[in-house]
Amino acid sequence: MPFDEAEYRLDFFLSNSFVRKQCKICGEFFWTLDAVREDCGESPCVEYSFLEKPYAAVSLTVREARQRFIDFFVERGHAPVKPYPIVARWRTDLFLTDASIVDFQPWVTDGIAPPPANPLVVSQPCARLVDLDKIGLTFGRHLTVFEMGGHHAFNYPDKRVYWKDETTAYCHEFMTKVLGIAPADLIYKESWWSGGGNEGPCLEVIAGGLEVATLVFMQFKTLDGGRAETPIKTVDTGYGIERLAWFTQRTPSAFDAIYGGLVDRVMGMMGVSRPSTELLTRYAKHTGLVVPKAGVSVAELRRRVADLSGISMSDVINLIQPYEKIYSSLDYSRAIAFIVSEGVVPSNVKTGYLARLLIRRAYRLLRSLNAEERMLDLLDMQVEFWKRDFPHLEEMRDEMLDIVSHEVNKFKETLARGVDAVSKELRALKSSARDVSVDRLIQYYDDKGLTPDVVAEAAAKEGLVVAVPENFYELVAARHLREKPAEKAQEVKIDVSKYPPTAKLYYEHPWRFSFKAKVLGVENSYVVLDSTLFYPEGGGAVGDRGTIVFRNIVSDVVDAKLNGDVVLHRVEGQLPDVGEEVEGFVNAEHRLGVVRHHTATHILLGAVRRVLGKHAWQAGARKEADKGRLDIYHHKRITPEQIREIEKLANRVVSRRIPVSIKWQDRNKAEETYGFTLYQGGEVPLGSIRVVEIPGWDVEACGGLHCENTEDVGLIKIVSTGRIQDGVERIVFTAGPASLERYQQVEADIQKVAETIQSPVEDVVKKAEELSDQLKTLRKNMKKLLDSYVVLKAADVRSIAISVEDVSLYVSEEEFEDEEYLTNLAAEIVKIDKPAVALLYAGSPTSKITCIVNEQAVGKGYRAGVVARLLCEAAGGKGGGTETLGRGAAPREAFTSLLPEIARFVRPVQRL
RNA sequence: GGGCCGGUAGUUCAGUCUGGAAGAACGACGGUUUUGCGCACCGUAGGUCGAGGGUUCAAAUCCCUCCCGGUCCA
Repeated sequence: MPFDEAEYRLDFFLSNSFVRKQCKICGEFFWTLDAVREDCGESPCVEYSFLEKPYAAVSLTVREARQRFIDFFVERGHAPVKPYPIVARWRTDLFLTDASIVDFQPWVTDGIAPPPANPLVVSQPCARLVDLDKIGLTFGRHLTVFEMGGHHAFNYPDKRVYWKDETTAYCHEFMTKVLGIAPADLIYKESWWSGGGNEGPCLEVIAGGLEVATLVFMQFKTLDGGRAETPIKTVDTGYGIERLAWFTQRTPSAFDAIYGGLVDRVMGMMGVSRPSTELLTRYAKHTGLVVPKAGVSVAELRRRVADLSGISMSDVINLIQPYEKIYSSLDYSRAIAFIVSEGVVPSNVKTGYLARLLIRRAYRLLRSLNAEERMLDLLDMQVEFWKRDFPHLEEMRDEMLDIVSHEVNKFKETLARGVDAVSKELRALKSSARDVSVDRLIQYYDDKGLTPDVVAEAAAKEGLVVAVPENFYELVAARHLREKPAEKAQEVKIDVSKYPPTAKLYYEHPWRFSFKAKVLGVENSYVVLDSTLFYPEGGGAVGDRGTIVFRNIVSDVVDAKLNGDVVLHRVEGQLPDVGEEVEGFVNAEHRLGVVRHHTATHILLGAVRRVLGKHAWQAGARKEADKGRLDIYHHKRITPEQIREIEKLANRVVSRRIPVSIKWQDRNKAEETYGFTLYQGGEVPLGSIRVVEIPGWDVEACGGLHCENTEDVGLIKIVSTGRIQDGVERIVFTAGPASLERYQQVEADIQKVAETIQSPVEDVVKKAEELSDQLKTLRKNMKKLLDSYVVLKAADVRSIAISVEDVSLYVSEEEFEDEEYLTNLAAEIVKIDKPAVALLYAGSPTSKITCIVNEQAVGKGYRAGVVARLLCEAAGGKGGGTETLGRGAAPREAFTSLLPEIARFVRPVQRL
């Protein structure tokens, strides 16, 4: 990005005697009051000095740092805003909130909706899941979950709040007055920031070697190969709350500053002892030089820090590394507690996969400390520690622990299964090789989830060597890069930009089913009208059906879709002309069916969340006229008891006659009133939200049509549940008349079954069980009988032997065509102490032929497969088989006519 | 959403590539031995080979569709 110097030439700097300098090490430009300074002051250009030198006049805990930050900006006219969830459900482009500005992207930054306040201040918990394995290594400069203090101002073309000078002045005042840092110790480094589709110049605020805040001035939209100025200029600041605590407390690591005595407790729990503060500080100072990035291995970074700090590698590995693991386990457990508490169910998709990744990583880490059983204790400690600041952690404690423990158990099973299978393979491999190939390692990881270290452990037991390449995970990624994803089916794209938005009459008149409208255009088979009562497909609800009438012509409307603001009516039959007046009739029964299933979905979701837990967010939904389906996140299969409970609760809501309220509300107000569970259906890209509320039961942001009262929904019946993905359950249900239809269908089926098995309807279950048992017994008896029959029959067949050369040949035509019978009989026939061949055939007009040759005959060169093949082919059929067993089929007439010259075929192979 | 792997006795799996009589181990049951239990030995039962369709004289095995589970990636 080209840096324009002018972007950073602030009046604030110039009027306060700051000078612009260039770092002699990294070449970056920075502003400082210290005229002799030659470096930018940030690690890795310099090492940390804040650990030993008290730059700040205060010592703050995380809570104090957060409070001072918020208070400072509230005193200066900023409205405090409650933090948003860490799971960014209001966005589709992002799983987790990774910066405070994310709360307001894109609608506020794009001008779709006003901010909740302007200017505002927030301390936002954020999650960043990059470089998880390097977390302990930087002693807490990087955290998986951390709080970003942000004060934001949104400047509109017609309303300026404040911009670069004021932002920098605020920061300078906060750092010097609140924290007591000497003005000359503060450095403002010029940089460029981009993310979330926006970008702009920024200033990194550095003190004592540590970046403590970043001041971003978002003024561009990131485009393909360029950028465009945005009308709204956003002040996006990020103060590292934990870093402020670390910076002011000057503990060796940020973790000591965040958790205080908890670090020692966790160490005690894990049986790790604390290295001397002197050693830690000496090492810590240089961790600032570690810049985690892809392609650099942890081992390599560790070597570098060891070198610089003059601590031997063996001390690093024996003393510091176990201690780092305590840091990592604190970091991971906090992240797990925060993310899972917000209802993320570990799975193999989306956010769920991130949760799984974290839990597995944490489990492996604890395992390396022989403390894998302490996972839940650790999470419990995190809840205890943070619950004052984040009360929902306490509320969700039991659910969270249940979800994690379920996931851990699953992982243990996966590991055990994987190790078992791998050990078996390795044992086989042992004879041919001494080491395990990289390809094999990747394969184990890919389909059994076994990391190389686990494989190495298993291999060591078998005496095999595993060399794990340092770039293992890159090799994995490279393999996946080669796989081409399947092409997606293209939807019909129609350009509607030339049409005005369709007037949508259905919100105003939800129970009117006929209307008059003018045809604005016809695109392929889609008709565009100036106004419509046809509700288009959306939010999982299928579009309306019906007819349009013009010039006495009736054409079917088979679907309605929304394209931008234009409703497209797919018409089958004759199409109207542009400019023509048409009359539209919506199929009321279809519409009402969809509406009932829609309201039923909301009722069911309320019941599901009460029965299964608050983590049971909606993962998707579809509402049709005759059935609905609701996908929800849940870590276990739904039991039949739970289904009955959900049905009971749902139908109680129906029978209570609760009026359904629908109102448009300001986005900020709605979020404030109802919380983020509003967004069950996913993101809502509007400043104003349509809130559908079943008072006391369920509130959701929803654009769909609903019943006026819960009683209108009628009977809600769950038809089936299924698992569509790991961690996602699908509930299929019916509502209203559809439930009756379903019931009648089931009833008819049962009646039919009852008739077929000749049992009264009340006794079908018992009778069916009986029949099944009987069938089993019959099969068994049949087999036994057949077995004894085979012995008798074999003796019978053996009474007539055809002498062929040096074997006895027995030929017989059988009544049963059953293959098993023929095989058993033939085998029984040749069970004699001399070379023998049995040849059986059965069936007409095509006969099945079975030939068995006993071992002694095989010794003389007779081959059952060959006999069967030659015979069958000679008779115009086909056959084949092994040495002892041959099978085939051929027309019976042709086959029997060969029998007189059978000796031609039954001969040792050498003479055929 | 995409890729890969798997589903065979109560359990863990072999057999699938290369089609031709469904196997092993553990567990269960019975017996021998023992005061009794366990161990050991001998024996017995236990299977719609995930479901459906196709190819074939013949399918656990090859092909297609679906269901279920695992796993990696976004």
